[in-house]
Amino acid sequence: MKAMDQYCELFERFGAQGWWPVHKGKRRPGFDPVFEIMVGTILTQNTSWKNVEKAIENLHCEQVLDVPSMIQVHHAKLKSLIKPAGYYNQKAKKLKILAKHISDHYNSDSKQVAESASRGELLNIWGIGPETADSILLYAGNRPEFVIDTYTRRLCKTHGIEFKTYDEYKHHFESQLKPDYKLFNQYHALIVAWGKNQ
DNA sequence: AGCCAGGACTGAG
DNA sequence: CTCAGTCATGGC
Repeated sequence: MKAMDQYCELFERFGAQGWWPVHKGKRRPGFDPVFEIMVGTILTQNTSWKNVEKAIENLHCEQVLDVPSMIQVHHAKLKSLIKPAGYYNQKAKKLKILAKHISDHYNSDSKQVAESASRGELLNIWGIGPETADSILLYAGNRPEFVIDTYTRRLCKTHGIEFKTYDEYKHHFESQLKPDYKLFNQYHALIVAWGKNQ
């Protein structure tokens, strides 16, 4: 089955999904919408989005959703704020490391990272694997990197398609589609919608 | 009452 | 390099 046909079929069933970037009525001084997306991609690792929303809301209330604040906030406090998202020991560490990287190499300009960092650079940051790297590039940077997750593999399998590595799945989709970040954005979200519907 | 969610790292072998 | 074990909360 051709990828574009599958996309149309999924869109017909589930409609537009409204993933990132969306920020309605959340503007505080110093709020960094691009950094919030990056934070979301880490918090949602193997975790339901509903739990992540609670954690992000906590970070909003304490105004920790920008790079300098993330660096300054006490480690223990950060853990307590993100606790609803689970794995809070690991994830607090990941958020700190990511913020420090953006501070050290991009003068705390998260937008600059999302728009110009290479995939390999992100993969070298502790806590960022292939799916999180692609999610950051696609959803925070509006760059056409196709995101693969467990649902994607499951969906492929139902069509008799199976690969071994993440990059093979990624190539399977990217080789069939024009590099359109809006398309990749919707497609991945639609695959997740399909997965939840199973 | 389990099972699993919008994964990634670590340590064996 | 492959792969089980580990991390942790909340919803269903």
